[in-house]
Amino acid sequence: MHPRILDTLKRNQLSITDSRKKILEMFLQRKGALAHADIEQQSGEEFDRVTIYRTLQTFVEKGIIHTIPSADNSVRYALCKDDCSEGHHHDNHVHFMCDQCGTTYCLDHVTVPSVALPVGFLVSQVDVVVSGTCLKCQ
Amino acid sequence: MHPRILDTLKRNQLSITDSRKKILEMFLQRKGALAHADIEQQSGEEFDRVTIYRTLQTFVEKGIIHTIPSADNSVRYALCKDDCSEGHHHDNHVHFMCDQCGTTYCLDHVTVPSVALPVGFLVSQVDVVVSGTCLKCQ
DNA sequence: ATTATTTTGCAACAATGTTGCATTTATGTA
DNA sequence: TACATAAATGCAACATTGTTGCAAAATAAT
Ligand SMILES: [Mn+2]
Ligand SMILES: [Mn+2]
Ligand SMILES: [Zn+2]
Ligand SMILES: [Zn+2]
Repeated sequence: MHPRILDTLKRNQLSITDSRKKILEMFLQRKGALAHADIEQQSGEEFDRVTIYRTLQTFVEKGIIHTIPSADNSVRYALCKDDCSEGHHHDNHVHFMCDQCGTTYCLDHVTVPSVALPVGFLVSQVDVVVSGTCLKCQ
Repeated sequence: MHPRILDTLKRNQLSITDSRKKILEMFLQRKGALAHADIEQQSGEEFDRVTIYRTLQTFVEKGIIHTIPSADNSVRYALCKDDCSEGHHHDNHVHFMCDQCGTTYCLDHVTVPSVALPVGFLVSQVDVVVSGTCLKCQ
């Protein structure tokens, strides 16, 4: 078991359960983003679908994972950096989705550029999603 | 009926049907973005759900509308500028989603900044979605 | 007007997401 | 460790969203 699992759950005052340990481990191992369907497949019949939905929701609320917007009606989730906290995400990095293999990357070191909006718009968050071909697929 | 409707459909070699005329009119009138659900509601029982799905898909393929990614599992659609063509979108403007009223704006005059990715990533499209509070909601 | 082509509506289905509630599991305390 | 309390899970039932095949209807071409 990945060493950070218990730590992360405790730090967020979440009870230690099989599903939370297993799902969190998936994120820690893969490093890339996961959709609900990925988790359901990988965990086989181990957990109920509903449990996966609730676990993902809890993790998002606690700032353990964040969502990545997409144009294909399938939200993906990825690990947050350690400094995200409950109700306070600040994963202001760029995301990349590969058109070929479908992999979604968190480009932690590419910060989102600042965009100047017309007066009257109050910005609270900027999401940048880049699509194209990833390293492995060329 | 909006003057551009017949023009747009003909230019894209689409047969003139009631659903296409009506749905295109919605986009021309509202100017903002529409989700599938919005169209279904606004058109009442006039068209079958399936027809709306297929019409939106056709319009996207022809470059009449474009999709706007979101993190809430509900893709929105908005009119393309006239210079989009079949399989060749270039709506490289920023989108804004209001947290309060839910309205999605195409900020046609705010172009997406260029992002420098690590070597190995081949960029084909950049989507910038800003969220916050819009003009009307402050 | 007639024919050929395209689009539509319907039905049936698949996938995705939500809620209430009884049961199980985890946690805190004695 | 055993017990009481609190929390999470699984299940069922349901709602919403999206897909596909095909016959009927509408549109376009001749
Ligand atoms: Mn990320
Ligand atoms: Mn737009
Ligand atoms: Zn790839
Ligand atoms: Zn607003």
